[in-house]
Amino acid sequence: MTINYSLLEETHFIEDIGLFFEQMGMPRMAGRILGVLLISDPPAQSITDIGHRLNASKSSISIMTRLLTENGLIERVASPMPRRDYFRFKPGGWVIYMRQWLELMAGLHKITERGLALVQDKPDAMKERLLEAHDLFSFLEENFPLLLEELRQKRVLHQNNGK
Amino acid sequence: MTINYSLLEETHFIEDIGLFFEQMGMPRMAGRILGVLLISDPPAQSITDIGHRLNASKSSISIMTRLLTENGLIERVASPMPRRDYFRFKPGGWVIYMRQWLELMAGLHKITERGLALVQDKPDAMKERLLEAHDLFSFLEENFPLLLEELRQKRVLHQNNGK
DNA sequence: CTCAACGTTTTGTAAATACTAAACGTTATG
DNA sequence: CATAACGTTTAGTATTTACAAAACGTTGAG
Repeated sequence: MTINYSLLEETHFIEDIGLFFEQMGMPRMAGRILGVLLISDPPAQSITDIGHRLNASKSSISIMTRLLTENGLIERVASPMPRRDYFRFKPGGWVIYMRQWLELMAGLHKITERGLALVQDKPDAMKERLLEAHDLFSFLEENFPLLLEELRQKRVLHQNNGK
Repeated sequence: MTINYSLLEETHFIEDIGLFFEQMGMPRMAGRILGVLLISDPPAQSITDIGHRLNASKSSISIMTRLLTENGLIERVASPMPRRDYFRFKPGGWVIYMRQWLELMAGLHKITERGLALVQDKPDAMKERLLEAHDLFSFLEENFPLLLEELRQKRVLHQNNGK
């Protein structure tokens, strides 16, 4: 009996993406699905396909593809076969994901402002704690998008050079 | 009967930090503790103090302060009273927290390299998905620390001006 | 028209999680 | 020396969560 080593390595890769997602506080299965869609050939796979690849139930896949879609990491694509929904990794997905993360952080920036209002009559030393968060997150809110834009331009350039 | 409005607002603030933590995938109680330590007067509070403020059990506080300490957001400080452990928000805590977040992202960058090895024989179009993650996260790994340093210098400058 | 293949939704369940309560060890105080 | 205050650890519990199985609705093929 022969062992398909690359299949093993694929599974390992898929599981690692799953573990990464778990660390980020989301369901491991969502990460596994993304893992499949990052290396699948062809890139677009149906829910049934993914379920077979992962030995997971259709219901899980259905729910988690919805979650991934909301997060902007995957998208539905027109199906070559009728009566099937295909999903693929969404180009630019990670950037969208980062932007959502940034929004979460920006939320904290608002909360710290309310905190500062609570300690407004106290000495500056008491405000420093909150200012630290406030300054960091408003700085990120302002500069992180620039960083992403910088990356985008760098990639466009690189792609053109590759031609 | 009079109502202590600022206490209500404090509780609201504390709970919002808790909810933020929950969204980040960590226990809400940890966020509530941080919330207390962001507005408490004095900044350093004992486990018992925090427990009273939150109507929460000492065991929770004990475990969650450990978690927050590991995350670099709070720290033990020398106790004025004997036989008590005091905690306070750790100066620079959010930056430490960001750095840990970045390490997590950098981990993904390694995983995608393994993914690229799996599709090395396939056309470039199949690699683009993985390259997108790879490029983004190695870019972040390289440039995010610079962003944090930029902020640090800006804050130092601002502090000096304030004097 | 019937059946089969899909994806979705609902229901059920096992495991993980976030807490509390109780037991414990340590040390300062009376 | 005894007791009380404190933090830690362990044990217990209730809720949440991540999944699977089953029921359901839809649509295309025969």
